Amino acid sequence: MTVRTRFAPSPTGYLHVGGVRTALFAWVIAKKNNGKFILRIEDTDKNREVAGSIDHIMKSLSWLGIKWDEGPDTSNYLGPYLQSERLPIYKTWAEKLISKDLAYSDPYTTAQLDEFRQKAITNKKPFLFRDHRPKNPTTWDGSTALRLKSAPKIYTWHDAVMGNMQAGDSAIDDFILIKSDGYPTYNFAHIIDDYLMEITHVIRSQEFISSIPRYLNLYEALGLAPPIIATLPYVMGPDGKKKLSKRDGAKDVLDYQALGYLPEAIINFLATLGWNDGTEQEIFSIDEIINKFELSRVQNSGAVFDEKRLLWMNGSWIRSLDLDDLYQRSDKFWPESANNADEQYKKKVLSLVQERLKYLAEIPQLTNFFFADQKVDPSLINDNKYLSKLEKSELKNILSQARIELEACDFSSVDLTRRLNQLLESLKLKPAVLFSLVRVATTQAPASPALVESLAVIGKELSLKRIDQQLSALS
RNA sequence: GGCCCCUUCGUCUAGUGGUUCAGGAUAUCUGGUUCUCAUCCAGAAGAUCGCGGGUUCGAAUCCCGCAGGGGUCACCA
Repeated sequence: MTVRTRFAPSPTGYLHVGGVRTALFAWVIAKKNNGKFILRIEDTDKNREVAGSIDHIMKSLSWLGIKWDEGPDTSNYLGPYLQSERLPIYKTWAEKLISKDLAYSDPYTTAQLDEFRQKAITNKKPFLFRDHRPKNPTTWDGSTALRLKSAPKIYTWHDAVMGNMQAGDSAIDDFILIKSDGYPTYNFAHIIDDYLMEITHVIRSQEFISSIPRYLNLYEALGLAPPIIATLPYVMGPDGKKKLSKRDGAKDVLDYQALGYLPEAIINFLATLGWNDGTEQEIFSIDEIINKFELSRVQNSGAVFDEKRLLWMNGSWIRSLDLDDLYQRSDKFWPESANNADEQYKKKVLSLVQERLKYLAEIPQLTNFFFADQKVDPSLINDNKYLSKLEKSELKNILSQARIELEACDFSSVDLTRRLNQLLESLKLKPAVLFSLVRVATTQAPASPALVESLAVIGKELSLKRIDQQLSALS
């Protein structure tokens, strides 16, 4: 049997990392088993729907390389994949239940329901609709909610992540199948869809765990065999107690794209948030994850989303890229000053900052001085612990000597190193003094790659020009 | 309140009765790599394995109880 998994978001906004991890694990299971991954949109709540969400969700998944084999934009193998386009299907299945006397029309108003609920809370009892099940319900005409006539019992089941589970019969109730607006509830629609779309593994997050007995009850009523169930623990917010939410500042996945995070890093990070292969490996390629992933090795407890760890992992992935690849990915991140620079030059710059990058949006601040005219910044000397101790005249003298030496230099790394070292000896200077001074003069930046490499890239003409500017500023 | 889930360094985790008075990673700190930033390397600090009983020669690992945290009890998913 072909393994088929699905990710079924509701289009209520952007996708954040917590949601993406659920999609990732479902996708990985499908890929691992040469199966299919289905994207289904659960748009059964018109009130919560946010325009543009579907497109945004698809963009997010696409960027990460989580490709769906079937979805709203593919041919309709077992679609449509938008629940709002499947209303007749749900109605047909609802009628099957009605004909078996397993569903009935809900006669109560919301005010009455609230009253029942309030009473249950006051009595410190769980609210169970079935305690109020009407004796002679009217024929359902679609204008009221349709409820399942549940069969309460104790359920035990196996969860591919959590293991063996059990729940008491108070977990079973007459939940709503079709709302009075004609749309199905999630509880009903997803079961029908998972069956019709031949889903073999239902992978979703923890908040559904207490609903599972109700789903099992519905499967029985429908005469369907339940799929393999896998419940993922939460991705936690910073406090480590509650699941990560947009309120905690959980970013849109596409925000990470804009900051220059690599999809490989996001996936690596998310996969190892709650999963590991039992070895001490931390960095996994997407293929390795697909090969090694096991639901049974997924953690049962929630894991805090730690941006710092993600940052480290992203830097690690950036460092592992070869230069051409990094160059391609950097395309949209260059500072304006680099607009006229050629590819060759930009690649040289990139090779110098590669190991310094944690995310690609840092490129402008790290590379601007390679491209733009720099103004002399006196604080760079005044705040430097070596240079601030020297008189201006001394600095000027040292820099003038350096200028003479660089004037004669061919600006190859070898010649730069040789001449700067000679100068250290002849002037009896510490590297901390000479190198700092030349670095400050030629970059006018608080930090830069190593001096010799930087000079070699900046070039003779520009380096000398900047030294001259520094010299006149010291006068 | 009922039902259910969870609990190892700050964080992600290894660990399924004995070679673990708990290993790795990250974060932090220190030192080194001719200057800065970063990388890299070396090192430090950091978890009485939620608590209390029990079983056992021996428990983070098995059993019981408790506590803390979380979920759910919607015409939301």
